Amino acid sequence: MTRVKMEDVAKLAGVSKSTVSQFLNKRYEFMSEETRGRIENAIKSTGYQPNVIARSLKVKKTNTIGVIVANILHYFSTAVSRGIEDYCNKHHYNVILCNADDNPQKERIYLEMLLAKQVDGIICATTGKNNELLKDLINREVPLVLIDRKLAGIEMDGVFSNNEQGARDAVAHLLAIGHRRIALLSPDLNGISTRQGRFKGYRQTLIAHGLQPMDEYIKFVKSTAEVKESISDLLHMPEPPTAILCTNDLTTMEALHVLKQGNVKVPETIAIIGFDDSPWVDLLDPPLTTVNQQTYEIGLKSAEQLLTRIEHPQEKKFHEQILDCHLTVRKSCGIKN
Amino acid sequence: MTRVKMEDVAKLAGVSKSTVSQFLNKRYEFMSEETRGRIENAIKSTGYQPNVIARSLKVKKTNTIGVIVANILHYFSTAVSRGIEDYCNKHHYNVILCNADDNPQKERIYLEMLLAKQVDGIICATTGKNNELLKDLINREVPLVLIDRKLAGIEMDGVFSNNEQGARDAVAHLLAIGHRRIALLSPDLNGISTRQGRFKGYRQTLIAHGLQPMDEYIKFVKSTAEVKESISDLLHMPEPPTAILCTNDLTTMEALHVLKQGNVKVPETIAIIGFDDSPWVDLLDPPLTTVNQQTYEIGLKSAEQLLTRIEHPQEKKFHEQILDCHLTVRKSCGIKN
DNA sequence: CTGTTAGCGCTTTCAA
DNA sequence: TTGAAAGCGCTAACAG
Repeated sequence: MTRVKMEDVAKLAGVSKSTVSQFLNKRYEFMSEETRGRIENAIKSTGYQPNVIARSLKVKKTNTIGVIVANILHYFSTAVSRGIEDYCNKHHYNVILCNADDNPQKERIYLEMLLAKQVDGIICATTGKNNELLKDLINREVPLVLIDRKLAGIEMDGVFSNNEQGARDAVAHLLAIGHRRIALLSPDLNGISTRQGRFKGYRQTLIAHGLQPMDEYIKFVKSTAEVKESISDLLHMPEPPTAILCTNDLTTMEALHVLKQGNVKVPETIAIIGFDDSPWVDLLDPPLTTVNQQTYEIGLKSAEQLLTRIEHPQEKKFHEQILDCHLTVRKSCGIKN
Repeated sequence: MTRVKMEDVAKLAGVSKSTVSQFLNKRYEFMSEETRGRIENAIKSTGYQPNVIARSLKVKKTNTIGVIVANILHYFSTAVSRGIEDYCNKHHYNVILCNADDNPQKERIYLEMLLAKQVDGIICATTGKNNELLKDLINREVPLVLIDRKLAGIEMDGVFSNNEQGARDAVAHLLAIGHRRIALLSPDLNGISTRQGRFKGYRQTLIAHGLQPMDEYIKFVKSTAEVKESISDLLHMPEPPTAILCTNDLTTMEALHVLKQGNVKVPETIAIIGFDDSPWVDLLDPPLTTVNQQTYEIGLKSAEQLLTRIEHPQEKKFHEQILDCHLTVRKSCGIKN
């Protein structure tokens, strides 16, 4: 592949390797116009491209960060990674994007791969099942920032959504337009902070409005198959809920599927709020009211934080950023009052 | 970060670096059970992790491939990259995923970055605006396989969809259910093979059925804004089309948007067929009939091809794979006959 | 069966 | 203003 190396251009330019190196690193200060020109030409005519791997080995810096997303099929993940990428590109870092696929095993393998590749730092939306490893990285002062999901009891840099507030706003909206029997459809909590936060926001808001959260209205599902069951349960209760808050996009999608199949009218029979935007939600019938995270900003800010951490790996103070969610009201909740 | 190096574990195990290296590369043949055990322990107790960058420099192989997708926000791109990733993981390759963002400039920068990083090969969904560079890579025997878009007049490995066939099937379907005035809504051809193929399939099929393709029914748009205009044009013709074939997902989405805003009934007033599945199309009202590419398979096969190319960089025969598209009939075309 | 040695391609003192 | 030399962490003959 890349045959030509620094020595070749040095020879051609009639200078030494080190001079070429100086040139490449833009340390022109002590270089004559002439040598400079000769080197430039030599590079052009040979088509020389530096081998960053050799460079990295020497300078112990790869200018590359690793990003582990939970599941690249989620719009959330791609949007976040765009933010990260934009920030990194601007600051001359490359990113290696890894898809953990909601699989702790894969997450672990990727973490190790990234370390082996000597990345300068890692942004990770963790599955929550590799806490020891993550903690160990912190101890070893590997620059690391968490996104999306936070780890209980571990101090780390991170940028997260305010999931409680997001759920609160959603429920408050439902209450405001007249709903009283509000159900929650969530993937199994599984110790995952985002889900817990949303659950908590849901409960709090009901209680704050003098309503008692009812266990029968709260459905935790382990698979999409269970969504069908849960929805059916809800609809067949003596007092069925008039609204469902779905706390992630896959459950939302599945719920809408099921409702559609069963010819259940949204929002007339049941109102729906989902989490996370996607370009499609506007096109649904009715357009879906959603709680939106600041996905792109999460990407931007996490990258920013990681790069500052890379510059101060020893810094003992960790920095946590919480970004508010924003409720986008469309038509899937109707207007009840 | 990773402080401990091979020498450290060698010392601890009381052997030389090379023996440790042998061990790591699983060349146990000539190694006593005992040394092996000692090395194992030393590695465990030091938490040693090999530096693949140093290794790569030496062996001139990174076991990493680069993937450049056109736009990561498209479901097509993520699905393809999943296929690539699955195949590569199984074969112990890592992938660096890059998002060209439909921007030739970015594509070029990424290509250069990947080369600088000494990737073993590249899979690229090219913008079609870097042909010289790409051709040059082939000349330099850089393993390269194209996906999605092929380059006219350049021989290369590649795996593509049979876009003509996809469009043909779509139009044939529309004809079969009684449509005669069929419009095409496509992004500007711009020399892009996929779009050309779909356009060609559209024309051919009309002609094959004795219908004359009409220029007024064929809309090439440069932006989403133009979609609105085009749709409006179509609807206000004296003889408006009864169906529109949209040749990519963004135009489809925008078209649906516009129709929805204008309260135009699909499929009663106008039938719609889109390209490319996404988890949402089932939920639309009506569910969207789409021409689907074998996205995951494109990923799988391109990765497979790249790895074989990596093993035979000199092979002069290029291999091109064309995968059929599949029409998924839902409800957005109605049944006219 | 294991150790010595010579690099991979680049950067970086330090000396000239 | 430029060059020589050492070395980043690892591998692969080759020798023993």
